[in-house]
Amino acid sequence: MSRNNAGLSTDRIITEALRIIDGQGLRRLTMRRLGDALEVEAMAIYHHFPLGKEQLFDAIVAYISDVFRRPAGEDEQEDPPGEDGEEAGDAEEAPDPRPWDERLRTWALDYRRALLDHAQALPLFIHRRPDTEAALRTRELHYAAFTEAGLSGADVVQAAAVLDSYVTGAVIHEVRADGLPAQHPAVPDGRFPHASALRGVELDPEHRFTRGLDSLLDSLRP
Amino acid sequence: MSRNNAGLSTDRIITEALRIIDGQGLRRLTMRRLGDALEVEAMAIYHHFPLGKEQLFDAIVAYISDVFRRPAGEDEQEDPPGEDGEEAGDAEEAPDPRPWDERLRTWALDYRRALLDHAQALPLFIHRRPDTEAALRTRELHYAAFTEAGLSGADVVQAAAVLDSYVTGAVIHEVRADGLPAQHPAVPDGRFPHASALRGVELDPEHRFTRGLDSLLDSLRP
DNA sequence: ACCTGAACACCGTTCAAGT
DNA sequence: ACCTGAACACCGTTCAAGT
Repeated sequence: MSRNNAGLSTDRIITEALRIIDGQGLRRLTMRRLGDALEVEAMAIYHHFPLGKEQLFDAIVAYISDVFRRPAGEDEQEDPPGEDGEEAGDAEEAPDPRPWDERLRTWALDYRRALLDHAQALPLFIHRRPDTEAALRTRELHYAAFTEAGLSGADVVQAAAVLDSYVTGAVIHEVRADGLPAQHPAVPDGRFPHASALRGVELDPEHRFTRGLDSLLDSLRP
Repeated sequence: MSRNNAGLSTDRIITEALRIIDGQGLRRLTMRRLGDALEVEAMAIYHHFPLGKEQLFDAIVAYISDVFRRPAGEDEQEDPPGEDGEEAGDAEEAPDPRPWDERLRTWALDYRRALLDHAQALPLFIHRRPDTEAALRTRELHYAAFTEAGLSGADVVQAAAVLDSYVTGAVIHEVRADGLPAQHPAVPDGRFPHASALRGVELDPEHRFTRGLDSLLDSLRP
């Protein structure tokens, strides 16, 4: 009856936790419910995340942020740093041949999609540092692109910060507009002539996003 | 001993809740602790926020978002809608005579400051609609400014969305960079030449913010 | 190594009761 | 109207124990 190896793994725990978050909301992710979903006692999770829920949250943010995740099935283990730079089967990453702005556009759309797909997890991002390896790959992509664009030094860092800010902010702007209105939403009246006149003007969110992105990339050119 | 009027008010509750959030973090704001801080039983709070903690969170977000809050002491009561448009003492708002871009710059800096001052409360913003009266005032300010800049129709709405996205995102970018690093932060190595080369390049956050803001406002001009 | 079961110190919220 | 006190159904996490 009582199995003592339920095939639990950090990956399975993260995936299941994310399913609960996406389906029921962040507040309904509890260790006990997660245990139920994994068909395991809640306390079993602590064997894989000894630091508890906070560590699980860290892993969830890292998981979502890893937009360029390799397909499931590959090993997630960190391999010990070897003298030789290459591991067998660890294929050399083919450099993206497209111009810098197209690469950034693709990244922005992919990242936006990843955040929107897990919008319920967004509150977890705010107070977690982006110092995972996935974040590092993103930074490298940004810096390489803006360097190719003709920027250098602090201007590159600045441009990357603006781009990242825009994408994050645009997703939040989009998410905040969804959801059910407050019990007594304020409605524009005569005191707010511009807001009244433009009430109901709505653009397709993705179109709005890419338009804003384009004008922003233009402004970041040297 | 047992008083039955402790002078509780929504404003006092919100202020005290915010003090706990700012000082100890969002997760440590509990009804019981908040009751203690107010020198009242936790259940007394429910008399002022019948819908419980979620309603309190709504009020906290509205409070922080109200950057142009009138000084404390004035009545917060909603007065019944009167036939006459003006109340005695409800001074007509003097229109800001400065050009549109300066008005937007001031707004952006004020809003950034308000968010940074209560960074611990930021997770509460993500899933709450900006349909308070304070949000409406902000929208009016944005729309009026971008109209004055020469935009019209959907372009105005688009520009306001981009501006709001940037400010929110920039604050989050700034907040995420603070805080203590993860237990095993990823460090750029040979695989990330640009990230390695630009490591340690840091700009003053406010300067970075205004620089990004300026280039963004430039790009939003017609 | 991996999981269970009981226990502890908390939570948010309801409800009847006090003044 | 405004607040209290007890109670209920949960939480996260610990610890010793099982296999």
